[in-house]
Amino acid sequence: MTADTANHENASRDRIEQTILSAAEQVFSQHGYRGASLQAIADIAGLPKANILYYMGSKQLLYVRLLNRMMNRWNAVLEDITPESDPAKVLSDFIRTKMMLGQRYPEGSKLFAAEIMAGAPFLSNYLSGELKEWVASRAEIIHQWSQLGKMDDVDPRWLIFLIWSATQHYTEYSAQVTGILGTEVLSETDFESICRFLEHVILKGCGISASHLSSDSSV
Amino acid sequence: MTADTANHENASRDRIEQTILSAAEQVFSQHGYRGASLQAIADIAGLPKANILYYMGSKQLLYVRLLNRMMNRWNAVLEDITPESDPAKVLSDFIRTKMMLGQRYPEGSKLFAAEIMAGAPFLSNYLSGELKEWVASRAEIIHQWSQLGKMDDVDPRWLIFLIWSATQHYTEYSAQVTGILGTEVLSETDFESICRFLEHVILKGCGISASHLSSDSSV
DNA sequence: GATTGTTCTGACCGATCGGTCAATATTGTT
DNA sequence: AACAATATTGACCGATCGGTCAGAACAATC
Repeated sequence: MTADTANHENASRDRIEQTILSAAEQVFSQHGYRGASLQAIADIAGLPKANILYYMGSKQLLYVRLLNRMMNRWNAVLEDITPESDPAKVLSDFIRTKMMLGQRYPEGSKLFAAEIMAGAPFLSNYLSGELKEWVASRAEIIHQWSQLGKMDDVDPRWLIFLIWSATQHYTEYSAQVTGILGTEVLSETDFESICRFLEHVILKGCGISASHLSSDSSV
Repeated sequence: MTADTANHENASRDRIEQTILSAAEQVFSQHGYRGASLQAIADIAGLPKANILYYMGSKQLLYVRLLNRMMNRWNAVLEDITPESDPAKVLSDFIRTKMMLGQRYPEGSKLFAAEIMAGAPFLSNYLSGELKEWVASRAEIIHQWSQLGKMDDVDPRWLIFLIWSATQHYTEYSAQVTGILGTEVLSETDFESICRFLEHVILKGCGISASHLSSDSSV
């Protein structure tokens, strides 16, 4: 095998791997790591079970690969935040981005949630390492906002957790939400209504003036 | 077996059943229905596996029994709410009660969450029946509060979901929260700080005056 | 067309799954 | 003491689990 062989375009392999990853995301997100079976993944992917292992190596490797893929999707969030930023704009972007991520990758979000609920056996280092630093740096800037009088003096960590939880709810509890609303899926109208509600309550609740943003009465 | 034999006090049986239920709650909450094994439950309970089945009948019966037990614990919440109630008091009681329920029954809460994430196979009737009515009746009263000028005209359903999600977060994502905070468990101080933060943001965000409640600046 | 390397998969492995059952031990009643 | 009812559990069942492997099928190079 030459060096060229290693990184040459192999569209077929990529396509199959994506099929497997997609199928695995469905099964893992519904039943967690222990509850998922390679046979179920193979059935959804339309491949023999042995083929899953040929491409992914093992159940565990497949699982951590899914976790990493999901974590990369969250990297861009709240990247360019500074003490000079407008809290209203930053937080409402944060809320909308988080809502959209949940809508775009519902299985990935649930997969992550299941991992945390199981005690984060594969992610404990990430949580107390990278993610802890991520929160600490953002919390520091939010704290500066309050000292500059841009918002109330709330604990930034609780604020971050609030936005996380409030937005994640609509993907992880989608079965409960749709059951209560009496619809199959969340409509575009409901989605927009929820975004406006969360922006209204959280911004106003933190004493942030809505700046230039449209502040309808229909929240 | 006489009628008396059926309902006579059997403390031994009750004690064993509670041991099993408690062990099962741990395992199901961590790994979901599919991922939980009767052997793991038996090991934690300190009983042979066959004994679990003798008392509980089957894995499924044991599971639905746990679900029902958890649902009963939530029955008292927001019972005595009327259009004349004080929104500040009712909502802040709601927040605190919900936070305390999560602290008191962390395994039960996670069990419930896992069931919803799996698509609520055993609870779909409950969600679109009892719970839907529960939300509808409370939403109606909250709506009347807004019409009486007691609060902003927000969608009561989103408000209920917000309080649910924000409070549940600290039990279901406890591994993430403690990982980020760098502590083993949530301290009493943090717990109180979170309650005050949520009361502050949600009440203020909904345009509810804090009435008689203490409104510290240290939120 | 022969050779080589990669892809694919049916058959199989030991371990574990939920559940059954017969045999035994324990308890309650008279 | 004798009997009946209940409690307990090791042994076992077929099914499924994650994973291995030999060999068939396929593609690329010479």
